[in-house]
Amino acid sequence: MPELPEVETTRRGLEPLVRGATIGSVVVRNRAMRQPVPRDLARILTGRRIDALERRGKYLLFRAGDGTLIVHLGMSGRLWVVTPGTAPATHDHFDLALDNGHVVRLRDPRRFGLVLWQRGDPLAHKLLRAIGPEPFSNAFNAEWLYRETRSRSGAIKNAIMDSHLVAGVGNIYASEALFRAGINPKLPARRLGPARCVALVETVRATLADAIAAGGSSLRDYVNSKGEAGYFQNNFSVYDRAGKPCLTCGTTIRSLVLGQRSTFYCPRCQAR
DNA sequence: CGCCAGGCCTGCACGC
DNA sequence: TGCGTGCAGGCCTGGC
Repeated sequence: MPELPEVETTRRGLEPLVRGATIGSVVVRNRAMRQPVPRDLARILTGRRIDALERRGKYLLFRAGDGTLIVHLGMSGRLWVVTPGTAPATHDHFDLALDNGHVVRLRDPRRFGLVLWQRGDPLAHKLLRAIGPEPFSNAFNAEWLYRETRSRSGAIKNAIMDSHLVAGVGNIYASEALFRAGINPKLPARRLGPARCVALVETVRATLADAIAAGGSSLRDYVNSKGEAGYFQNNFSVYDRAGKPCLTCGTTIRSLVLGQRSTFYCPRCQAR
């Protein structure tokens, strides 16, 4: 469910509740995530202080002394805070009980998410090492996008969803950013000129920033760390709007499949 | 019942 | 040969 804005919304909600707290106990109810949850995670975490909650791409990083608890929410994950004693529901796989009275709980029905422990620098972990620039960093710029797309014959939408090119852009925001830039999602990436690279960097950032400001998008049951729904889904220009009129020109929004993912665009505003 | 869903890794085929 | 790229498959459950 979560793309970068939803993960960032979660991080911002949780950070003040967990920073500086000490982990009192850990409950793992189901270790079978995308990778198995480490068997000795409770032993490792208990008694540790959470120094900071950071984000890299769609990964949440609980910095704790000489290591980091890495959490990825996959397709259906949600991380929020409950009060001690709150009965776990089905798919509540993981709890972190803090000494400040908060219990951080992970729910992930599809279990495409991850819970990992990394000693030392978390960015050295194999899964994080290869991730491309953060979309709001200077490293993600038009020159980078231009260079990185020269050898790619595949669709531009697939390119910007590649976490090695830019971190955090998922299926929804890829369609939205391309709409804002007036770029057809099927356009071969290598055919994107310098000017359109400038435009796309700008709209990727603006789309993600607007979604974060709205508290993320609430598709299905996505809620933030306080259980509140985001409302960016009300601001979608094209995502999930096939058959409806383009809000800019009135042309019927179309959908197609690119890279096995549903894609939405306006055939007039994004003619090429 | 079948189909679809917000992620992303792996393995394979292919071309330079 | 080695590397980058492109694609399919797989991991799971829930909702329509």
